[in-house]
Amino acid sequence: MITLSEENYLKTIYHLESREGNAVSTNAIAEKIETKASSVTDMLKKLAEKNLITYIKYKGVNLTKEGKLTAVDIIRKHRLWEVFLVDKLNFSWDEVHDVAEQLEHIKSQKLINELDAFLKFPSHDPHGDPIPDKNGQIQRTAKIVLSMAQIDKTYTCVGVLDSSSEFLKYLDKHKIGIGTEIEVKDKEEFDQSMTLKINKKEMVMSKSITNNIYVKAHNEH
Amino acid sequence: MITLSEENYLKTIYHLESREGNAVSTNAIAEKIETKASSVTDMLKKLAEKNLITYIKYKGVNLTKEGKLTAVDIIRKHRLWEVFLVDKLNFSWDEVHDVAEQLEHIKSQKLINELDAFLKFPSHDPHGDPIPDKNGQIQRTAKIVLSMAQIDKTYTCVGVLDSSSEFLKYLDKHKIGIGTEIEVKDKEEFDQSMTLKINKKEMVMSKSITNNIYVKAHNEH
DNA sequence: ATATTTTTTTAGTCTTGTCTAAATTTTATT
DNA sequence: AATAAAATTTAGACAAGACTAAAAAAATAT
Ligand SMILES: [Mn+2]
Ligand SMILES: [Mn+2]
Ligand SMILES: [Mn+2]
Ligand SMILES: [Mn+2]
Repeated sequence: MITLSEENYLKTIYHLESREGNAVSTNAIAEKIETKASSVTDMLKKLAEKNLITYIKYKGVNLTKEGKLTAVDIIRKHRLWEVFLVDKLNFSWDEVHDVAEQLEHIKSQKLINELDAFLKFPSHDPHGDPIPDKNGQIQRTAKIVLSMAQIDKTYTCVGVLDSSSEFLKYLDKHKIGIGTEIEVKDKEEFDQSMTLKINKKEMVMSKSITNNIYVKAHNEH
Repeated sequence: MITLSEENYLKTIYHLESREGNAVSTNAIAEKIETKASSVTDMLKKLAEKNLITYIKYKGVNLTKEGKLTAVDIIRKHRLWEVFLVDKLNFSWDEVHDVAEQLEHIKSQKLINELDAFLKFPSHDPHGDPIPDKNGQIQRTAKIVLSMAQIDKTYTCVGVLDSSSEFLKYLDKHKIGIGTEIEVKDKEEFDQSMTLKINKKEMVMSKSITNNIYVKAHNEH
């Protein structure tokens, strides 16, 4: 049996590993989980003992195949519950994360598969993140951060990198969400701030914002 | 903060208290929770410390007003989740309990109130048990166990006392559920077994079964 | 009223997951 | 290459929640 705490470690390691590429450090995990490095070391020994990670002292960790499958399954549950909360229970996208953190640990294969069907097999969660399928396959779509976009091209918002409540509320305030069209009018060399046309109005965004919005270029024809 | 384990104790004490009336014994709790009496004693001290129960050594426990409110809130969540699982996710009434045992501990006021609305404010769970409202009020309906029913009268099944998977499957097998009409044809003095007309067919039920079915008499006119 | 049985509590131990402080290893700097 | 700094691990402690074995209290039987 895998515990709630172990599940949280696996999920965190998965996210860090897919961002960094190489082995994940003790401190990086500690920071994400908001715990002390020594607690992380203790847990890493347990996860290695259960063959969920490969752990070399002082060298960091990587998920094993089994660890990865477990992590992806938790992420699948997290994202499906987020869809449920937004689509069926009138939650806004900045309210779902904390509840999904709890719901992702409910253990029932039937529950999650029926939920998936009930929601009509959604491909993405409310933040634009892809939902792994029953077998752990993740369908990745091409996307770039808005800060990398080119002047005079038009894009569609397909997701967010920062999905903190504060950032999402900023987007709400400016009526920006998944599917919103964004036309790049200008980019300031000095601070990389961008002038954008959104909802027929022009606005300026600093780099700390454009860095956290994922967009997809419109198909040329 | 109240822990998952504490919630389970409160819920158990509530059920025992409402069945027995008087103070609840350590052993009774231990048996329900499937733990040892010594573990129960430990927990009772903690709950008393938090003013959720009144506990007198060797004399058993009772819930305080606050303890009762907490217990009822957990029962509300449990039963609402059971309705969700049956009505929306194609669970049958013998499959829902274990999952609801997990879901009842999810902490989010908004979640449970929205779920309630999404389900159209159901009054009873799939086993015929009443769902407490937002304020902890429980609407109790008059009902008797089938074994107490009178010959030649007609009743409607409104609930079950034993909601174990085994018993519910027995009922399914004979196409008996909430709302099923039951006409009492005869009652054997010797073993109290009853001859009933259900779904246009006659059948005999032993007392151990009729003791676990709740019915309501049809209104005479 | 005494003795026996049952119930409940206490004492001491264990596991999980966390912490602080100290020791060790690795990495960066001179 | 030696030293300083940063990262990581180890050692020892603690709280929650459970357990076993023993002691104490309450209930029952003689
Ligand atoms: Mn989330
Ligand atoms: Mn998300
Ligand atoms: Mn139930
Ligand atoms: Mn029920």
